Amino acid sequence: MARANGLPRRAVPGKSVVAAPSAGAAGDAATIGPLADYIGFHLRMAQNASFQAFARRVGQTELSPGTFAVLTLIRHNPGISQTALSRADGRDKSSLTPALNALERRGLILRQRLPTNRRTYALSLTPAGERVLAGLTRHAEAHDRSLDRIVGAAEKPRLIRLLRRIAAELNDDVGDS
Amino acid sequence: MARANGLPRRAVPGKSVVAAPSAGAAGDAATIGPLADYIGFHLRMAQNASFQAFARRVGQTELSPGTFAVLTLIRHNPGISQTALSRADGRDKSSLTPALNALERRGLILRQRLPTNRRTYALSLTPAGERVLAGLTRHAEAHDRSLDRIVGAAEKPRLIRLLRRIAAELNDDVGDS
DNA sequence: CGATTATTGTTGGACATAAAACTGTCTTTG
DNA sequence: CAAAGACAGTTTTATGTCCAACAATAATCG
Repeated sequence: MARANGLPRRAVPGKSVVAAPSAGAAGDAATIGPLADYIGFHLRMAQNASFQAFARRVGQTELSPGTFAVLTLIRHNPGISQTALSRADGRDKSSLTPALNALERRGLILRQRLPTNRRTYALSLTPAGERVLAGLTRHAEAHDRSLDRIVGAAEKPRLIRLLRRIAAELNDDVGDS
Repeated sequence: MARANGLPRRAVPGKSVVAAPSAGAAGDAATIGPLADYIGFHLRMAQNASFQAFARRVGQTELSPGTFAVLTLIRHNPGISQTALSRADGRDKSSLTPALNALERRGLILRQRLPTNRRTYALSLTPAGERVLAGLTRHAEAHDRSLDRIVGAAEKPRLIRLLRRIAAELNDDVGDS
C-alpha cells in the first residue's frame, strides 16, 4: 500500500464541507465525518497500519506476517490440530491449509498423522522452524516495541484488555445465534 | 514483552487462555503463549471479530461492510477524488476501483469528470445512494453501540484515541523512512 | 454390528486487497 | 513550445480470506 502521509490527522468530527471541485484531489485530507466516532472504523485503520508496518519490517524474508502467529502457536501447543490452530489464530481452517502447505514444503513444520486418530494432523516445529521463528520473533518484538512506544506503557494493558474483550464478546454472539 | 526466542513459558502476565499442558489437539483451547503480549495480535483478532459481526448484521443486503465507510466518506466530502478517498479509507486506490464500479453500476454514486482536470473523478452520492447510506448507517450505529457496550462509555474515547494514534504514527513511518 | 451423525482437513468458488505496470492527462522546465 | 516528470485511475497479477461442498475417518446409537 505504500502511501505516505495522509491519515486524517486534523480531521475533526462533525461536518465540514468542501465545496471546491478539486476538494479531495491531491493534498487535502478528507474529513472522516461521523466515522470518527465508530470504534470499528478505527480498529480497521489501526490493524491495517500495524499489519503493513510489520510486513515492511520482515519484508526481506519470504515470510508473511501471518506466519509469525502460526509458528508461535504451534511452538507453544505442540501436537495441535489444524482446526484448533485455526480457532486460536482466528482464521478459517481452509485459510490455513495453503499456509501450512508452504511451511511444510519449506521444512519448518511437521504434520504427523496420529495412529489414534487418522483424521487429524499433529503439528510441530522442526529445528529449522524453531530457528526461523526465533528470527521472526525478533522482528515481532521490535514491531511491538514501537507499538508500545505509541501507546504508552501505562495504557498497554488496558488496550489489550479491551481488544480482547471485543474479540471474545463479538465471537460469543456468533455462537449464540 | 518479549521473551526472546522463547523457551517454554506458559504463564503470561494477565491471562492466558487455558494452560492445558501439551497437546492442543481437538477440543482443547490452545494457549496463545507470548502472543498474549502483542498488541498487533489482539488488534487483528478484534478487528476481525468486529468485521465479521458487522457483516453478519448487514448480511441480507448485498452491501459489504467496507461499503459503509466509502459511502460515508463520499457523503461528507462531496467532490472527493478516488485517490483522496483511498487515503482517507486506508485502502489502496486500486482496491477502490472495483468497489466504486459496483456502486456506480447500482446507481448509488456519481463519477463526474471535471472540465478543469480530466484525470480525476469527482465522487458524490445519488439520492439513491443517500437512502442506502441511511439504511446502512442504522446498522453501523447498532453495531457500534454493541461495541460501546463491550468497551464501556468511559473507555471509548481513550480507545479511539489510541487506535488513531497507532494508525497515524505507523503510517507516518512510511513517509519518513 | 450397521447406519447415521460428527469431525478433520481439502478443494472450488467468490471476493477483497495490494503492488506494479500501464494509459491518459496535467505541470514543470529548459 | 517540447520534453520530462508528476499525477489519477485502471488493469494485471498474486495473495489471502471466507464459505460451502466434499472425502475420509471416527463416534454414536438403534
